[in-house]
Amino acid sequence: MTDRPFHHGNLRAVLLEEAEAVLRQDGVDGLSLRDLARRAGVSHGAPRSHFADRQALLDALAERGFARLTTTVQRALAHDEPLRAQFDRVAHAYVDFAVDDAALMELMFQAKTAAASAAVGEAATRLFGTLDAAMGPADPDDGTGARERFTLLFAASMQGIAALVASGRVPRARADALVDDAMEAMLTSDLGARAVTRH
Amino acid sequence: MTDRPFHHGNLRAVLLEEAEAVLRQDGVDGLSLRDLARRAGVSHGAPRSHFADRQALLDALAERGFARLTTTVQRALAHDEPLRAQFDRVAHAYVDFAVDDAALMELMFQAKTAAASAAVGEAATRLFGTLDAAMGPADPDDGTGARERFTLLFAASMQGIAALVASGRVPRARADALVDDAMEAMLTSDLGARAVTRH
DNA sequence: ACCTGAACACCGTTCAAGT
DNA sequence: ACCTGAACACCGTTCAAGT
Repeated sequence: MTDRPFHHGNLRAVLLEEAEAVLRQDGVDGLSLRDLARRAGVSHGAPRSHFADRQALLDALAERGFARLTTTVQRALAHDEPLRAQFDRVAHAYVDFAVDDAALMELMFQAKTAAASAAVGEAATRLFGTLDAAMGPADPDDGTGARERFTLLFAASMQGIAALVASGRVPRARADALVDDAMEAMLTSDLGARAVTRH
Repeated sequence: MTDRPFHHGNLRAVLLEEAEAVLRQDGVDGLSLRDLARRAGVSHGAPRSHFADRQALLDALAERGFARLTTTVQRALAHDEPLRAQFDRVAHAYVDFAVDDAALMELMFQAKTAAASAAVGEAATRLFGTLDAAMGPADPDDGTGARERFTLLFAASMQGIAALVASGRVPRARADALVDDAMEAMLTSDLGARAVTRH
């Protein structure tokens, strides 16, 4: 009791870590500032020094989520493999992330969060940029925006598969096959051929 | 004040309608049983007679959402058009629904809701069944489950596009083109050719 | 069967005060 | 700069009581 210093020194980081654990277990509804303060052993007003309100904490969680997903995707791209294998790897990593951290993923792609925080928006942009880079250098002669359209299509497909699986509407066992079907359709399409310049 | 009958007579329906309006304006977080009771002019305990708890109301909203989306899709299919035009129509209707009622859509595809209510699950199954029927009679000789896989791919694509647009990560103006790209890729794929038997 | 109203525990947020 | 603790308004849920 008395040996705890007045200044926690680490409170912000501890709150975020505890919040991520709670998020995984009980979802966003289970997330309470007062409960987090209790877990960290500080008074209920203490979090206010690090997060203006509950939404600010949620924004910070979403931002960290985008950062973590981005490094996950980057790691998946770091393997020296044929292009198709890399796409598959990225797609599966993306879906796994979304299923394992479903509540966090919801937070990341909520209209409310998107509108509120610029930092979250930038973190999201970095993720999409990473996906874009996976396709190799852009073809400057293409006037149809094939590259950008393909990135969106890729992101949308994974997002949709992740949503259906995370929500339980599609069994997790079918996720991998669904990802493969989506990759096959996208990569063999005209748009895919025009967008992907790396071979 | 005194001319209001003791039995509201219509309370359940009124609560649901008010809830849908609040959902559209303020999202799930703005939804409070006490506030709904106030809007309906009843005491704060009254909703309990119709919904066991807050989650039960949310489940009922999700169920109604699936029902409404199903009829929307059915209406889109009722036009006498070439197959491709029908698919486009369904896809755009689906995405429009998801964008206009983003908060409701989140409710419909939340892990929590899916686990909780069987009625919601059945409503979701009816929606997927409607999508399936749009493809014409299934080919009994196909042993790869192409039909079911295509339905999932179709649903996942629309779900993903809707999620990206509703969250604001993709501007709404790009939604239509994105839907077209997705339709084109899916329908021209091998899987699409095997799954769709109606011509 | 449906609704009222008091009661309880919990929460987010504010703010003066402490270190 | 960071944290405490009281205060306030709000909420979900429970439940005895009324009609």
